[in-house]
Amino acid sequence: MSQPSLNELKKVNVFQKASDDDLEFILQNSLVRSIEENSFFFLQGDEAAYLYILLSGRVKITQSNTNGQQVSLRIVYPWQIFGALGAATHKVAVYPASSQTLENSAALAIESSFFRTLMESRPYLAFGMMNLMTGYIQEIQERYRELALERVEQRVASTLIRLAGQSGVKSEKEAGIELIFSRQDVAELTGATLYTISRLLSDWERKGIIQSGRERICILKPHELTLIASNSN
Amino acid sequence: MSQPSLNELKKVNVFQKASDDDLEFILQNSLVRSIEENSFFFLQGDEAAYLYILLSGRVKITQSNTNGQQVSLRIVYPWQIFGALGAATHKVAVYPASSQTLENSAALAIESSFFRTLMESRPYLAFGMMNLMTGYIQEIQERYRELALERVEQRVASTLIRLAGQSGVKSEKEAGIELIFSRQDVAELTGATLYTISRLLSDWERKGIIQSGRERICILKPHELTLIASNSN
DNA sequence: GTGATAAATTGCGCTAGCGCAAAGAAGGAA
DNA sequence: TTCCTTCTTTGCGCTAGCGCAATTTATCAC
Repeated sequence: MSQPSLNELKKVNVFQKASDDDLEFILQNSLVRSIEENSFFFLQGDEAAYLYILLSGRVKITQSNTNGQQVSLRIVYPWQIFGALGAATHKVAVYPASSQTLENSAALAIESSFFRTLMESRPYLAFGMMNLMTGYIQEIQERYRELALERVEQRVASTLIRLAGQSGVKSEKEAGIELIFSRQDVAELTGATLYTISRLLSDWERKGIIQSGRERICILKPHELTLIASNSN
Repeated sequence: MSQPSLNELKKVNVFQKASDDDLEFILQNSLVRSIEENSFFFLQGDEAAYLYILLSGRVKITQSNTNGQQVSLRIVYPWQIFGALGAATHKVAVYPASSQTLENSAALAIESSFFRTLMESRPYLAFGMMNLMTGYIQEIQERYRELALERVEQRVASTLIRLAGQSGVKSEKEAGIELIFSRQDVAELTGATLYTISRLLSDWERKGIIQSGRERICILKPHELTLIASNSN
């Protein structure tokens, strides 16, 4: 995959107020990396030398414990930034999580130190980054609360709703919102097991709330999910 | 409580590189709020008009669900900033969490809009904020992973270790690290129930790992806790 | 089409941790 | 000292969800 155009780069939230000169400058200090499904842009613990902008494909940001079990922190879609924490701090940093592709993907890799330097003279960039981090903190805080207080059913419901909002494509035939995720993916996103997710989705399918297949969940009745997600008790 | 001195303000990480003029300017646009134990500086959902610097006391940042159950996101100690997310973004924002005092406390309240404006011409402030947010993201991500993957025992152990690092005071007589938290506080910090925490602490006390009392936990064998926290199993 | 591989389903037993209830400390106020 | 409030402990029963194992289904390469 080739370098993105300046106009494409403006789809990146943080770059919305960037001048063409700035974008050009950024492009000159970056490179495109294409990797295939299930491989990693970076691993938890690697030195955070680059920040990435996803150009195509899908990436999950995961964190593992010493046992090898893992959770997904979030899903990255094209024109979103990931691996940026290292650019925000002056210390030498390592990535606190890994980034694994869910499909063949390409990303623009920008040197962290370059970006950090650029931010010093470009307040709009620093504010963009703070904006990004703010949203991210809010999302993970909310998920943390859910994980601590809600049952699997509710967590899965609100995860599906969130995923639908982020990526959902109206399915042509089904008149539903189609999500491309395996049961394992959903398990990692909700803090549950593959088995529990499978049982739950089967149940919802029987009730006509969703329609599902291999690595595919089609939401037929979003409203029902909203109800389940907010079910007090 | 009266306004802090400039030297005191330099204990705030974000202000480390601030000039005396800047600090003076900040003080002029801020006010001191003193409130007693168990009351709130702000509530989840309030308009985020101020960011705070804790001057004395202790504050827990909590999030509640519609049922009224709550989790603690973190504990704030003097010279730490809280309620700052509203200052980082240009949108009108609301606090995503509440801030409740664990003791009688005082905090310096700085207008969010003032601080945001100041950041535009003071890169060191923006970088300080990004630094803060980065550390915060890393901590909550780690806790999220723990909550999803580890058992209560391990979560409590690593929570106590973390609290000890943040606040711990070498207890005179006991030759241990003393933490001032109720069972309920620990429960909210670990995503467990009061009952489970009580049982667990009783157990640890029998084993001589801790020594505990009313709203008080004294860590006698930190190393044992570290072992429990990292128990692969 | 056929075989191989990966994903999903489902039965089954188990247990970590919840949550009620009731009783027992530990302060604090007056 | 005594009362009152708040925090803590502990017994007990229960269940949500885990996790193994075995089977079924879908997809892909050839």
